[in-house]
Amino acid sequence: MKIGQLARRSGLSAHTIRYYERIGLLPRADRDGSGQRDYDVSILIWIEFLRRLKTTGMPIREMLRYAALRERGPATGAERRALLEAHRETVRAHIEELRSCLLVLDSKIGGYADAEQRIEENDATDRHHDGKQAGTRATGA
Amino acid sequence: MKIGQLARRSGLSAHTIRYYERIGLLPRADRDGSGQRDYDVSILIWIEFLRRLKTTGMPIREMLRYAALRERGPATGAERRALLEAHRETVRAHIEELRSCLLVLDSKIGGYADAEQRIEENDATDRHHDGKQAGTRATGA
DNA sequence: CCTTGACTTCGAGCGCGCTCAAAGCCGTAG
DNA sequence: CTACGGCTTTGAGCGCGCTCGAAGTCAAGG
Repeated sequence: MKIGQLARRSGLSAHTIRYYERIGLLPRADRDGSGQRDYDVSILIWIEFLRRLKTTGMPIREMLRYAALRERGPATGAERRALLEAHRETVRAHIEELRSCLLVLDSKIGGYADAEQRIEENDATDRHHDGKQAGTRATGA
Repeated sequence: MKIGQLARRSGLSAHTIRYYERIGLLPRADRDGSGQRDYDVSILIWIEFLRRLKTTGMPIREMLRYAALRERGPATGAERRALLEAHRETVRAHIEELRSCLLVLDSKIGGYADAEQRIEENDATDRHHDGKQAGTRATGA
């Protein structure tokens, strides 16, 4: 598989694939007769895994540590595992943080919903007996 | 409250506070006699909210939209609400994505754990009857 | 009076993660 | 033969979100 096809299949751009190879995230690709990269499909699995590390917020610097261990072979298993376990904890913590922010977001949205509710009620009142403008203020932010 | 104290209480640096003001995330602060910023404690609530938006991945560009609506007063409530609701959905989606990545991470870690298990068993075997080196390979990544 | 230290503005610089442009080579189709 | 698209390398540039440094002002304390 040439780089263009890998780009299409992996969702990375060819530019990014070369960049990842340059910095060591992807192993140096085999070349065909004329020096062009020729990939084995198995690289897709690795790219997919990188994508997950990235999605979960792992900085490239740390992915590089993992990639380097991987290059060094099976003997580095324990180290890789430790790295992933540490990362897993940070991801868990991050999820918890997001969930807590979601609650705040919910209550904030609830506040706006209440305000709109009060406005509607006011409108209804207005229609019945010529009302004054409401002192409906949002909750501060 | 002067900027230094606000920095300590908000967790932002004074540099960042000025930067936020410059770009419009924070309202232009009142000044004391000699032109120094003088904050009301209520600003802390707004900063905290900004922090949550940021934590949940909202780009500054969008926080600015929200901040601008806020400056324009209560009439913009519906718009602000819509903005937050949209954001809430992206946060929810992001959490789900992270959770799915966590599963992959778990299984990956499980793979390494298995490998280590096999190695230990092998060692045990070796101690009993002078063993050959194991062909224990990790699962491909 | 002088020092200290916190403040002011402005603009430059940084770390991250790409992203792209330039200039050139290669192989195939028309 | 020529044109085309896709590949190669190298190095520069970009968008984001700060972060910092320089040069100056001001208020309080010794």
